[in-house]
Amino acid sequence: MKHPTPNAAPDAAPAPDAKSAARRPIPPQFGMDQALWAAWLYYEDGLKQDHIAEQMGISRASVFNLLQKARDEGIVTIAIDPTRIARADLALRLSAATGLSECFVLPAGNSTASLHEQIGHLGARVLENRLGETEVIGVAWGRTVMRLSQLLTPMQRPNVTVAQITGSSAATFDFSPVLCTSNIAERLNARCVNLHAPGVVSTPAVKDILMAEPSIHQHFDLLRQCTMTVFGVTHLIGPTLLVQGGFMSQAEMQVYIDKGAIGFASGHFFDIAGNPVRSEFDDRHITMSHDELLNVPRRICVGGGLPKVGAICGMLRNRLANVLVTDEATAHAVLAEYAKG
Amino acid sequence: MKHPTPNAAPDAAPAPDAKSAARRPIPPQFGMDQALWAAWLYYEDGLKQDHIAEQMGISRASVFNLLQKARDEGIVTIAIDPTRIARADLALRLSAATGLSECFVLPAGNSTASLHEQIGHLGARVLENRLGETEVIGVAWGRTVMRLSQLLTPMQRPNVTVAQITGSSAATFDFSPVLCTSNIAERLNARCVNLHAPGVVSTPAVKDILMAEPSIHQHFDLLRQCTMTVFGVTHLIGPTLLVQGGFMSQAEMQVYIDKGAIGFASGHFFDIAGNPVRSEFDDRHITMSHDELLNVPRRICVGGGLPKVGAICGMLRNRLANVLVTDEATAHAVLAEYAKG
DNA sequence: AGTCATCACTGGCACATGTCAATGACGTTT
DNA sequence: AAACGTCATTGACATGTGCCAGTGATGACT
Repeated sequence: MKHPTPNAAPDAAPAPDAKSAARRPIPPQFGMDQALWAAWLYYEDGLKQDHIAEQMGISRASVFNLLQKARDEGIVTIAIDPTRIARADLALRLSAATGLSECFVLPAGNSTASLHEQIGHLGARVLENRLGETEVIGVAWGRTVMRLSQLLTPMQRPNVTVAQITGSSAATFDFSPVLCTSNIAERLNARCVNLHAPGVVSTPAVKDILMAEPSIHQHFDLLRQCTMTVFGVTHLIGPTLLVQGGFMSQAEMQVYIDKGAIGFASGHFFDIAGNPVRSEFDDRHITMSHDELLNVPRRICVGGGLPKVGAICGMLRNRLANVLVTDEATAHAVLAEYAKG
Repeated sequence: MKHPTPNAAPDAAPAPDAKSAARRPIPPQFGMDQALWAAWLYYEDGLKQDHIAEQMGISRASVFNLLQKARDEGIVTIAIDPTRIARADLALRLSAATGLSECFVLPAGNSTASLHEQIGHLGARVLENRLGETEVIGVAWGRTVMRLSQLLTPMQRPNVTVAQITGSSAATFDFSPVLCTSNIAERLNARCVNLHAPGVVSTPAVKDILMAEPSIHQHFDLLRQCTMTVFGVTHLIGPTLLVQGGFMSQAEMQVYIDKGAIGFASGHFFDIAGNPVRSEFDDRHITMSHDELLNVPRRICVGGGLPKVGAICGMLRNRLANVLVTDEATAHAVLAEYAKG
């Protein structure tokens, strides 16, 4: 009889309601969200939920719900300064050895969550922290990137553009380029620009035709303005997702492997020494070019797991990333690999 | 026998310590601050303090202490998105009426804290949120600015410069220009540039000489690069702090009042219509010029209280501020004043 | 060497918070 | 118009947190 929004019209407003004692002595009509008010009183004024409930004329449980809503919606942000994590000496040593400009290493907690989950989590924090008012973010795809997108704190970034780096795969991943991109844009309340083209086409000629298409061409113009890219990294050993997911055939993959490729990231293959590995597949793959990628100032790679160590080393030597988010075990292994040669 | 830092050398390391059950199964040696680790597990992984204590091999109370340290030191930041507060319709209407680019209105809680305290608090949040990696912040002085400086969250901003807008007053305020400036710089871990000159000198000639002095000249060159200014606002009615604090004499003040001045902010007087009010005092006052101030992109004024309403209106019309942080009652009053004429 | 001050850590209690099933209002369907 | 589903809200209970005084270790001073 008091709560259902401040439109107190229905119940005779001036009615000297029985136990009205402390009932909304200040019917706030705050013009602002109740959750915001509660959050302010709780987090900034340090009041207890009891007091807030009393002041707002609602139950304490409702205050709790409002606070939770405030956290969920990003009205209140609880953030750990990721630069502190980078400072951890492991990260520092890794940066020094590889030439990364920044490196974030996940503490080796006993967390039960999957590695993708955990690295995506840390990656989300890093992305948020590195995010300016105005950005153009190029997004590739992958399981970790997908988790990252889901773990971003909702925020208002109307001047940020999130663009898809690579064509939409025909395959049905649950972490497709389209999903990764739109998820991130949604969380940031940013402009979402999908690439309305297949990821791989049948002949180079088709690629040429598509690339000449104004709408596609325009998209790649946008990509050249990227201020950051976000992507995962894949190794090629065993039954990889690239083949399993239907992104490419085993035969196509084998060509790269035969040429010495060890990994794949943001649309390009490379060997363990960091040299690009190319094949005719590249001429049919619709994605941002290698040179263009290297022109992006901040290139964030999220990924870890021991099988990926070789791929990560190759990618780092290839310079595709200058920011790496990974886990402790992988960081150690990469460091060892670099020490080796 | 376990806690005093991880240099576990003293107690025979391999000793099969009696109740060693869960004793630091992972003596982390994290290379990183324990507080950081605890904060990560608590705020990001959502573990309970009990679990964390177990994992880290310390008592729960210590975990609590670590978390508090993490909050105190700014490792963990809990922030309310101030843009939401700006969105509150009162703030919106005020922005629309006055031409402010942003406006933040303090919720009218029943807080017992002083108005300076509360507005300083909100101002601190606004400043933090608007702070880029690289800034030059010009700081004036006042009680509210002082509170703001004390309520800033500690953070690392090595590329920020905090510069004093106005000469150091001979008077002994507990909120002098020097203190306001150095406090803010300290909190931000930014470069602090004080103005080593008196605020008011005896004759215009002395001012001219000082202004020609290389070190002073250089300071004003720096001030011209300000990306934001932070200041309070004073009314001139009754025994004002300007006179009481010994900043200027009652006679000097009276000249301004006789000319119609109603307020004073960031070193300049103005009337209720927003016209600058000048006197010979200005020629002896060592401070950033009015024109230079108006060239600063973001000009944040913190202040409220009904006696200041006239002064705030004048200041807004004078354009000295384009961002205002105030309380609800004052906001209403200012809005009413604008509606009037 | 002995004494004292300081500091970090902890046990345990009082209190604050998180959770959940029950409640009642409202809108929708038959 | 009655029956139903949905949703926000709540009271009461189970946990988790905040705090303080007590303890032992360390280092400084006499």
